[in-house]
Order: sequence, then C-alpha cells, then structure tokens
Amino acid sequence: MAVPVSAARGETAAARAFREIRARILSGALPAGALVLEGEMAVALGLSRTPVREAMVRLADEGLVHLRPRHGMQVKPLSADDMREIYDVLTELEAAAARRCAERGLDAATLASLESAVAAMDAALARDDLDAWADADADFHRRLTEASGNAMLAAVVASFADRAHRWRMATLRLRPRPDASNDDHRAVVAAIRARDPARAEAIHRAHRAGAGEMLARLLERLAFAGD
Amino acid sequence: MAVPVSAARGETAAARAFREIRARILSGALPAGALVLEGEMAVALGLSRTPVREAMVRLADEGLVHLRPRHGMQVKPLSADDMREIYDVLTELEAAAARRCAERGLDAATLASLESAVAAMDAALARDDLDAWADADADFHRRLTEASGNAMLAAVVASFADRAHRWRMATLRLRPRPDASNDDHRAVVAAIRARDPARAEAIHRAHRAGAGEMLARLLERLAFAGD
DNA sequence: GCGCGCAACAACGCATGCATTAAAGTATCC
DNA sequence: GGATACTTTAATGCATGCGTTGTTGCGCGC
Repeated sequence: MAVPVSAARGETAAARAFREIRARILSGALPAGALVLEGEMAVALGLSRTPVREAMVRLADEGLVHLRPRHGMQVKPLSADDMREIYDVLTELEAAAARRCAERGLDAATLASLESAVAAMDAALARDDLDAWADADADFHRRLTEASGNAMLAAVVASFADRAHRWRMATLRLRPRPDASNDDHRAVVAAIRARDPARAEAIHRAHRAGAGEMLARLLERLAFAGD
Repeated sequence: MAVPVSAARGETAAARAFREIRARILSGALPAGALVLEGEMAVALGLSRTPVREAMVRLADEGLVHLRPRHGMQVKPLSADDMREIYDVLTELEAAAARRCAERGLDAATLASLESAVAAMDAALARDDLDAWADADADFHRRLTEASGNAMLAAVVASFADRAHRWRMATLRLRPRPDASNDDHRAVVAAIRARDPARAEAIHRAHRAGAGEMLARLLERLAFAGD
C-alpha cells in the first residue's frame, strides 16, 4: 500500500509530500488534532523521512499544522477566535481587492469570468449541490483577488482561505442556504463593472465579515455541543 | 572561520541557519540577486546541508528568496512594482489594525508603549540618527499590529515588513527627513486614545500609502539611474 | 499505597553518501 | 569558422545512519 499517490511526472518527492499531506488535511482525512509522526507519513507515502520533514516544515510555516518534536505534526485545531482572526484578514484584503478591481477596471474577459463563477454558484444552489457551490464560491474569491492585480495579496488570501477551508466544509450543511452570498457576489461584480470602488468594497466587506461571524458562531455552538 | 554565529543555547541548527541567513539578507550582507549554493552556506555556517536546505525552503516560502535548482538560492530582487504590492498589503492590514485598536480600546500600558515608540522616533530624529529612527519606526508598527488583538494579522504584516526591509534601509538616506511620519504616528495614537476608529484608520492608511508610493518612486529612480 | 528515580525506547535533528541530472566545456564534423 | 553532440563535472534531492533527547513505564524506597 506504499503506492506513491498520483505520482506527477517530474514532481519532486518533497513537493508530492507537501501536496498530499495538505490535501489530506483540507479534505478532512487528517482531522484536526491528529498527530502524525514523520516516520509514519514517510511509510504511508512511500518516501523517506527527509522530504516528509520538509513538507511538514512548510505546512507549519503556512499555519496548517503545528510541529511538536517527539509528538509529531499536529493538524491545527481552529477555535472560533482563530476563525475570526482569519476572516478579519480575509475581509480586509478581499475588500481591498474588490475596490482595486473597480478602480482599475477589468477587461471584458475577466469580468465575464467573475460572472461565470457567480453563475456556477447559482446553478449549484439551484440543484442543491452544496459541494459544487462551495467550489464555485472559492473559485469566485480566487478570481477576484487575482483580478486585483496584486499577486502577493492574492497569495496571502489563498493561504488564509486554506486555513479556513476545513471548517467551511464542515459547516456547509449546518449553515443557512447561502442564497444571500450569491446576491452579494453579483452585486460586487456589478459595482466593479460600474467602476464604483466604494460600493464594491463595502458590499464585499459586509459579505466576508458576515460570513466570518456566522462561521465563528457556528463553531462556538459546535464546541459547546461537543463538550 | 566556521564559527557558529552567536549560537543560542538549545536552538536547533535549522533555526540558526534560518535566522542567520535571514539576518544576512535583511542587513544587505547578501545583496539582492546574490546566488548562494547550499554547500557554500553550509560551510559558512559550520553546518551540514540539511538544516541549511530547510532554512532555504522556509525563506523561499516567505518570499525573501527564490530557489533555483543547480543555481542555488537567489536573494529576490524587488522591483518598484513589488514594493507597491507589498505596501498595498501593509496599508490595508495596518490600517485595519489601527481601526481595531481604536474600536477595542487599548489599556494604559499598551497605549504608553505606543507613545514611547513615537518618543523614540522623535529622539532619534532629533539627533539625526536615521538608523535608530528606522528601528523605532519598525517597533511602532510592530506594536500597533500586535495591539490589534489579531495575532495572524500581526504575523502577516511582520512577514511583509521583512520583505520590504532591505529597501527601506537602502533608501533611508535618499528620502526626505521623515518628520511627517512621526506626526502621523502621534496622530494615530491620539485617535486610538480618543476611541476614534475612522480617524485612526484614515490617518494610518494615508501614512502607509504615502510611504509606499514614495519608496516605489525612489526605487524607480534608482533603477533608472542604475541603468 | 504512593512517589520518586532510573532505565529502556523511540522519535527527532542532523550529517553523510549516493544517484540523478542539468550545465558547461570540448572536440569533432559540416 | 560555427554549430552540435558528447563528456565531464558538480549541485541537487533523497535515503539512511547515528547521536541526542524526551518520554514512558517499571521498580524501589519511603
């Protein structure tokens, strides 16, 4: 069973370890709090400890895990407060991205790509496919930040979205139907198209802040129920 | 000469390598564009390649260097546009931090620590000690973001401040005397003390945006002059 | 019966060696 | 004379081994 998982040609073992461990965390295969030893993961991936160790260091740097010498890598449990911190950062940076898009003005192709992402969200919701909706939603946010023209901002947002990803997925079916989200996104795109920076920023800020607070409260309820 | 530089007790070799290489980059001892092989750095630090390699991976993740297999680690040259991207992120996040400080209200000790940082900037400027001024300035920004109550935001800001650090230092004596900076900081602290979030955010935003644009233009002039 | 100390074990952190591979230099052919 | 192919060299990426260190379990003493 030490089959190298989907061995991409030319990919280094370290990159593969990073990608694979990250995927297992984001998918929930490695649940929050899980302790994984270097040796275990090395065997599981069919590699030696060296590339696995490198991957763990990178994941720790990105905030997904915590390294506890002699105890292994621990998948970081996220508290409601952590979620608020993450969403505060996302709110500020994405709202700024929306404003920048409206200021710069986007070309027709980029605008169309944003609108098609919203359309995908609508379609997913219409058929009650929440997983597809979440994918389309993440896609929209990614395209928006990339369209801002600031690649470093987009990278930070992507990293923070990663950290929150597990919990967004875990609460996907516990939260109200996200019809309002689709409306918000549509309004943001409209504001960008209308070259109205203040409106684009305000709508997106309210959207993210609201979503963050909702998730944080949901986590608080879950933690309470779990006790 | 393979003397382990300031070997802190209990610090792992990898941590030491990371800290030392980072320090050399920030201080300019390793100039932008410099190519350093794993083996060279390992000898220079009196370590083996393994911890050095780990440090290089981390530095690459943090955006300070670029890994070019067979060519070594290259200290990232920063363009004026890179500087604008960095400062845009800093502007958004620090302005948010200032707002949050004013919203939450800071205890007397934290407010005093911010004011003492401004006082240190004043004192440094009064004796024309620009290096001390830059240290005090960095200290102020660090304390402000940490006081925001959002540790993740503070960590991102610190990371981006690192990336810009080399160029701030390089242009320290080419820019106008930063008297206005001190005034801005004083005004931000006053707004926080007065619990005026909008004013705290607006002042700090203008401060960072102005500084970023000045630095970016300075870099453009330098690049032009360097050709 | 409880607490403290010691010993065995296991994971880690690092060094080292090896195979791979890309780059550079050289020689040969056109 | 120039270009191409081959050889050589060297840096990398990874595996492995060893010393260190922290932990856990057991035994002994109180």
